[in-house]
Amino acid sequence: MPSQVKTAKPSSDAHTWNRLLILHAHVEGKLAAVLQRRHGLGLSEYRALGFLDEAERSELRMTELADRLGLNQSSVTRLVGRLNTAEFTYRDLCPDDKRGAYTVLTDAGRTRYREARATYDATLSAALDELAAADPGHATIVAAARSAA
Amino acid sequence: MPSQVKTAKPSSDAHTWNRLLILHAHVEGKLAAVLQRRHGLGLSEYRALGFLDEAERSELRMTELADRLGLNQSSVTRLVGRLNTAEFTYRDLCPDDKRGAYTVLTDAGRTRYREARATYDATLSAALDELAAADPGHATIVAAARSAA
DNA sequence: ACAAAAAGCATGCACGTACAACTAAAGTGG
DNA sequence: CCACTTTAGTTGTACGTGCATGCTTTTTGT
Repeated sequence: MPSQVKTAKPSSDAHTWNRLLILHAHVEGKLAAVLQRRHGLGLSEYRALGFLDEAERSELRMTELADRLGLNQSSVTRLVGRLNTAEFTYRDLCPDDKRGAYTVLTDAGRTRYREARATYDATLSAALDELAAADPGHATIVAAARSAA
Repeated sequence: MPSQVKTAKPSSDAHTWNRLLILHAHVEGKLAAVLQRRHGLGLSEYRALGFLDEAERSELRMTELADRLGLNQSSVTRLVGRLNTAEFTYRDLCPDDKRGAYTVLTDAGRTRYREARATYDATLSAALDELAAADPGHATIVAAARSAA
């Protein structure tokens, strides 16, 4: 008789999602801390540089960045503002679309990114290892995430 | 010859982690939107109510909440402040430890939580279904997350 | 028993993000 | 062509969170 007792438990999905949230918070926290401390980069800044590095001609439009980062457009305006101030990127106007603005990676930006990437990758896999070892519940998710390459 | 070409790709872990970030952002975004719109609850507030509902005597200490929510302790002070103002919880002092403070769920809080939970659970599984259907890469993670119950 | 260290919580402050409103430049239909 | 709608991006504002700090109470070590 699976009915409602005094304190109903959350659905199974919800319960597992909570686990993923903990995992997410833990890993992102470590990544953010180490990137900030060792390279002076925020998480979104690091990732923005990464997307720019991958992109053709090392440039992307605001909307592109917003989509890939999963951020609001206005957030990206300010994010790119910070990157420009740090001279990791510069702003380039679109010739064919006068509304548009490209954000272009500078050499300094690329260099900083590649320095940081080693740290990032190492920290990430270490954090995943650690979580997988600490809790079999996490291990399942971690394993799946890793095999989803 | 797998050496470094002009634009090196991020590690496999990093690449897959990006996927999980997209998944996370997407799901959390939907949950946050629907909870705010239909129940006037933020995501952390909802989850705090949930943990309180599960807890013995429907009360938890600040640190407990912080741990379970994956939030900073000072964030929880303010979070609980909001809950108290809304009268979903009230503050109760610890008899045996004069430093401690319990946050106790009120009937109104429990009611609001249980109303919201239906919405939350439905939205969550819908969002997971949608993502799994849209992209097999996500599907792998979603399936694992779900089986990790 | 007492000084020193640690734990629990609150407060000041700064930062990153979201939302809404706005400007400007394209696209679209009559 | 000209109004209308849509798209790209920026700015004002508010909110939630983290970090550093401070205060009180408990624990620890000698």
